[in-house]
Parts: sequence; C-alpha cells; structure tokens
Amino acid sequence: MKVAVDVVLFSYIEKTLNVLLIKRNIEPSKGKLTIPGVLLGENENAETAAIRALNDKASINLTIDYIEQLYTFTSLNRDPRERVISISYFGLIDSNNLKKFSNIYGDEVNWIDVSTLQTLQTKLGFDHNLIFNIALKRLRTKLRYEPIGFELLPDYFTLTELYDVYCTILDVKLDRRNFSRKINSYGLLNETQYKTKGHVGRRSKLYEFNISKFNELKSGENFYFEI
Amino acid sequence: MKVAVDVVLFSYIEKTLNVLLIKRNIEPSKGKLTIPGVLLGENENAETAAIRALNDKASINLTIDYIEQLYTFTSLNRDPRERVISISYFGLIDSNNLKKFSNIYGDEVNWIDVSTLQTLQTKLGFDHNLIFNIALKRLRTKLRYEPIGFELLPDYFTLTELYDVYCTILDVKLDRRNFSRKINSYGLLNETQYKTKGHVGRRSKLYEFNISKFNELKSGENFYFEI
DNA sequence: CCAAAAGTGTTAAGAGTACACCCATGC
DNA sequence: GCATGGGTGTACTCTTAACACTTTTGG
Repeated sequence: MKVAVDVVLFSYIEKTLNVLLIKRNIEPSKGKLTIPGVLLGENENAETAAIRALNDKASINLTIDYIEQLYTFTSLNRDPRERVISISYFGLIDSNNLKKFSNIYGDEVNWIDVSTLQTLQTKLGFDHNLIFNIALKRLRTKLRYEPIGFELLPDYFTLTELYDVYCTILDVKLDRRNFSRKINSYGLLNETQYKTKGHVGRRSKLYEFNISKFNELKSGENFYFEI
Repeated sequence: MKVAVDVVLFSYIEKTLNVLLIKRNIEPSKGKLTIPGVLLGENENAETAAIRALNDKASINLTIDYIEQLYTFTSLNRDPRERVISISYFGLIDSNNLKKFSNIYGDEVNWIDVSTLQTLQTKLGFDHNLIFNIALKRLRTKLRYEPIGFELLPDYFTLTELYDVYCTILDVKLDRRNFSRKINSYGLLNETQYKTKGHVGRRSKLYEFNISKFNELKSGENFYFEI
C-alpha cells in the first residue's frame, strides 16, 4: 500500500478560475490530465509533500498562498497498478506568483479554465474528477465562510477585483454595493495610500488584507465571516 | 510506514456529551486513554476500517448513526515505535444502541464525559488530545450548520430532547421557543402519532427526522440549515 | 465631451432576539 | 391542588436585499 499526496491548486487568471493540471506522458492514464501529486516521503509530512508535488510537477515553489487538507481517498482501485491511498489538498495561488512552467518529469503543465473543464466534461486520469469536484465544492464553501478570496489576488488589490473573484467562483452576480458594505464591515481590509494607474476611468483605491486583525478576530469567541 | 484509522465516537448519555475512549493495557501509552483505532487492512477502505475499529474495540457493530472523515494526521513522531499516519473519523451514536462493552484486546472501554475530560485536562495517549479536540470542534460546527443532532437520539424523540442536545454540546442556553420555531421552519421533523409516557408532567409529542425531505432539500440549490 | 470604471445611500422586507404565561398530567 | 415538564405568541431590532446615479480620469 502506497501513500500519495495530491493537490488541487486553483488560481484566478484573467478573470477566470483555473486549476493546475498535468498531462501525463506515461501509463497509466497516459495522455490524460491529472492533478499533481507525489508519493509521501518517509521523512516528510503530508503538507510538505503537497508543496513538493507543486514544486516538482509545476515549479511552483514556496509561494503557495493558501493550502489545506481536503480529504483522504482510500478506495481499493484508485490506481490500476497497486493500492495507493491519496491524501489530497486544495490550494490557492496568486497568479502573479506563477513562473514559467517546466517539470522534472517532462509532463505538460496546464492551467485549465474550470468552467471549460466542466462544460466539456473532461475526463481526468485516475479518480481525479472526484477529487477535483470535492475541491471545487470546498473552495466555494470556504469562500463564503472564510476570508480566503484575498489569497487569489496580489498583496494590494481593489474592491472590484475582489468582487470579481467572488462573482466568478460562486457563479453569481452579487450586488456591488452590498458586497462593499459587507466586506468593509469586518474591518479586514486596510485602505492603502495607493491607487491603480495605467487604465482609463477613475482610479481605484488599493487595499491590503489585515492579517493581524484577522487573527485577532479568529481568536475571539464570535467571529462569523460570511459573504 | 503504517496507516491507521482512528475514530472519535460521541454519544449523548444522560444529558451529557460523552466520548468513547479505550484504556490501553500495553505499551506505548499503556494505562492512558486513547481513541479506538485499527490498522487499515489491505482490502478495506478507511470507513470500513473505522467501523471495524469500533466493533473490535468496543463491540459497537453496524449501528453507527453518523460517521464522517475528520482529518489525516501525518506528523513524523505520532507513534514512538514507527511511523504511523492516522486517517481519523468522527462519529455519532444513539446511546440506546450501546451494548455491553467487551473487546478482543482486553482493554478497558469507557464512555467519558467530555466536560469532565476538559476540566481535568486529561492527557490521552499518543496525539489523541489533538485528534479529540479537532473532532469536538467539528462536532460543534456541524451541529450548527447541518442537521446531525438527531443522530444522537432515538428514532422518535421530543423537541426538548433535541433542544437539550444542542444546548449541551454547544454549551449555550438557547431560547426554547426560538429553537422550536427555527427547527420546525425547515420541515425536517415529522410529528408522529406518539407521545411520551411514564413520567410526571405533560406528555410530549414524539417527532422523527424526515430523511427524504432532507435529501430533497440537500439536492436543491439553496438549502442552508442553521441553528 | 465622451467612454470607462469606481464609488456610494436609502428603503422595504425578512430574520433574529428577547421575553412569560398557560396546559396537561401524576401523585 | 401542586409540582413537573411541555408548549406556544408578540414586539422590537437588526440584517439583508433590492435598486441607479454621480465622480474621476484618459483619450
């Protein structure tokens, strides 16, 4: 019995939600898209292995903005070769942190638009459709109840960008005014002295996530974030 | 590297929340209380192993009312003998389904009151304090956002019993009238033709959980249970 | 001055919260 | 008739949801 760690990594690129998938160039599931994964090493914990999977398979190193354990899959025939259980993770990365892709396996690395993936009902390798679907569901739930939308954006971002992240991922048209009021009511955003530039139209204030305020609220009794 | 499956099983016994703990009679952690667990078998999935752990260690067989995966613990020194990762579960059982305890290992089987455990800051074996704390947190969160309180009660139960479950586990004094109104508003309870008997005071209506209604609501777009 | 994007206030409806008395039954 | 436990209505507050125009700036 082997233990693998697989990671569903999301990024928000050009106003769409994307997921990192690797086209395998060996059997089994040769030619299919899969989520990146590695076998858990003897001397590393699962989260370290998850980061290593991203590094080895997609050269994404040390810049994961958010990662959490998703679920552990243990059904018997996940891998046709032998039994492999998968401790899966889901993660978020700011697309500005993406580097050029290459990997040590020579597999093809792709950011795939989630809505396209769903429209085409693309068959991923192994049981990765299942893992991906659970990750997407978790992302949507988390986004509503914990302030993680920021993790898909640069350190300084506009309210409109954040608003767009929410609308895109939740696939709803939120009310722009209500969104601003709501998100401001938590006091989790600091207005910076900076503004956007280099585009037509009015300049937008840039905000940053107030992580110390977040930690303070989290440690209190009654903190319920909700969008 | 071995793979274990451990289960934090809760029950509601005589108006208190209890957790199933096993006093180990061999090293390591000899004499300490631990949550029940087994090694994952070559031909079983994790949930099956979780049920087996309860059966082997506490003769609780086929009557678990609710079980879900909790978290997978992978840190390097969980077990002093060799590396063991733990796929942990949390479960609920109606105390009426409890049988006499005996187990195939000769360990002592106990239902321990959760508030006592916390007051005494009892040290459990291995890293089981960590696992227990995460399970308790999950239980409290789930109870607020999913209708699982029923799983700790018999098939037919009174609103007062359900109310008591919520107050005890969440450790708050909810308003009895608001609770009734709220829980009824979801339409998840069927009033039965039965009433309590054999006690002083007014008879209470017995309700049952409407599982088909629950499945219907769950499959819809917008079902948000909350207490 | 026009097009593009940002920013903001008010009102109505619904949900949440706080609160206390009457009902049914056994003894 | 009294002690025990069950059951229920109302008023107030707060939150949510729906809705459109003005401001800033580049070209």
